[in-house]
Amino acid sequence: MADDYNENNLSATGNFIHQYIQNDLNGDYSRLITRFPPEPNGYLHIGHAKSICLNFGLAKLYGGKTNLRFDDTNPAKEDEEFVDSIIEDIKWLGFEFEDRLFFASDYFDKMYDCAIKLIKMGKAFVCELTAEQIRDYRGTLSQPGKESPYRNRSVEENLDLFERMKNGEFEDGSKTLRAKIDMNSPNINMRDPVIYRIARIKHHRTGDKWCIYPMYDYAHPLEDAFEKITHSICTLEFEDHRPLYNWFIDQLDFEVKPRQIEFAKLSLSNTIMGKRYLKQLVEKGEVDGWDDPRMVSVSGLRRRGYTPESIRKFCDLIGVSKANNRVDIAMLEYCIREDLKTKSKSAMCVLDPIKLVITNYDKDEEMLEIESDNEEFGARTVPFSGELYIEREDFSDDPPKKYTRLFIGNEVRLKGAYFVKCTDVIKDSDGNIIEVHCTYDPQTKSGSGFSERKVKSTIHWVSIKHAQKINVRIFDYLVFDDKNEELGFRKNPDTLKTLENCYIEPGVNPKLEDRFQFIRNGYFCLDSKYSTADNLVFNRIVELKSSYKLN
RNA sequence: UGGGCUAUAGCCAAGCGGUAAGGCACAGGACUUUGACUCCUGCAUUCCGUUGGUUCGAAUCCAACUAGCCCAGCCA
Repeated sequence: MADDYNENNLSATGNFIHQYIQNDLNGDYSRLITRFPPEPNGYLHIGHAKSICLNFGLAKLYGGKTNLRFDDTNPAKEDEEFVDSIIEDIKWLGFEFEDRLFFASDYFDKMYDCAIKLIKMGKAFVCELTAEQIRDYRGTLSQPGKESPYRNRSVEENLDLFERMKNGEFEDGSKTLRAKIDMNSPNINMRDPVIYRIARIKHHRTGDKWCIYPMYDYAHPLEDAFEKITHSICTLEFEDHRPLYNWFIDQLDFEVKPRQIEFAKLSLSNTIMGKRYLKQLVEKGEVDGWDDPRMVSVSGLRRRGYTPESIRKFCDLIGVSKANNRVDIAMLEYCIREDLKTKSKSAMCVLDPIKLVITNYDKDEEMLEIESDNEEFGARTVPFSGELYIEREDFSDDPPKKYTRLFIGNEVRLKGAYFVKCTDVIKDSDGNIIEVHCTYDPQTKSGSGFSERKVKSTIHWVSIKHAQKINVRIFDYLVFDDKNEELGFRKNPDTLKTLENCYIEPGVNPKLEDRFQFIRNGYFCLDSKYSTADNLVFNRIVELKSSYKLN
């Protein structure tokens, strides 16, 4: 086992999986093959990322391999757009599948052959019950089912009928191929499950070649066996399917018998996560697309400014178990904060400007060297002048008790510049603050070593003459309207707020991937979808730690 | 009312018969050219879902309960 693998330290959790792997493989870990098998019917979200990190992480840890396999057995829901996006997202997350890219649809012929084999063994039959009848015959959770009248056809008849199903002689839905197992099983999945249905739907890869398509329960174990997957890791709701999974593997007698292992899927507090719901939001036009930064889709998180490292770190942190969970979204935010604090440049940006006039400043302007908060980025030069914008909340007309920022008579430091003392405030006829006046003390220049007196606060600023005007978009994760969960989603304008009167220090030159810490305002990322040369739009990735509250 | 699974702090989660790791969140303190960052401290004083039992010893083993999740698609 590779012990240099420390980024995703999976050995700390998910021990039940490690135990299976270690017992099954008997030390020969290079045999380990896992797989990530999405159905291409939507974009990936953070929950898929958990599965991706688990499967690829395990293979990396043990020196095995991971296949990417599209489980495209139901053309009614699937589309090429989704396979492209899924591939892009997996690569972006930092995982490599090299040439191990597969499609369930590539196995349709082999699966068909296996079905013939089952029929010949007397383990499958063509059923003519309608969907409703099948449901009736299936029984209920507490009552056994009854056998289909078509269950005991001869092998020859079944072979003939199945071939004619394949050849398109029967209408959609008129017949199915079913496994012959046990209608009395307490496990409903074992009550003669349908394994092929007739559906004349064009498949995004096989076109019109097939009019019968295999069902998941049949297809999945075969796909795993064909690829010699050793450990097929899926979510908890498939636990009941495991006996059926094993049944197909045993009947068809594959050389490598994959083991299905289940774990609890991710659930996140305070946001919408299910693919089904995200899809609905996209289709209803409630959001900007699959990459809307308010959503926890991988592409949404990417556009919001999350890094792949932060998502991997998150998947690491939350662990893997079989207990239903609801992870606090604060954990996700912690991960991106943690990652960005070492990677992002800082810049002063005033989101809600108010004018500050330094009445005794007699120069036109000067250039100041400002050390970056993150010393790796060194110092930058920022223009300073007698007319600045400061954050509206950094001045108080009526300061509350512990207020240490600007109010008449109080002195603060302008970050990287001078001490200023507030002398006056100008209001319009309605009493709105128009500008704040102050004087500065030249000997307090930053870096001068001045230490005769101290101030309690430092505030950020930009020079009005030099600042760049930008738009800033502030998001919340989309949340359910609790009262209205059935009908859809809260269309809450608060989840997206655009501030159009923000000013950032000049010299900040956001390129596509650039992420900044706007001093005291959190971490931001340029939204390349909406930014142009003269209209810079920043998305707020995450706020500073919640305990960082001013007021 | 059938079957499967789960239960350790506000949230994740280790623990596998020897006396409750870690992280998030939170609280307090130190530091600070932004109340951030960083650093310290505190956070299940044998109620580890409950109740019994086995044992010198139980979160770990046994029994019975309780609660929650999943399953009756020709979805995956």
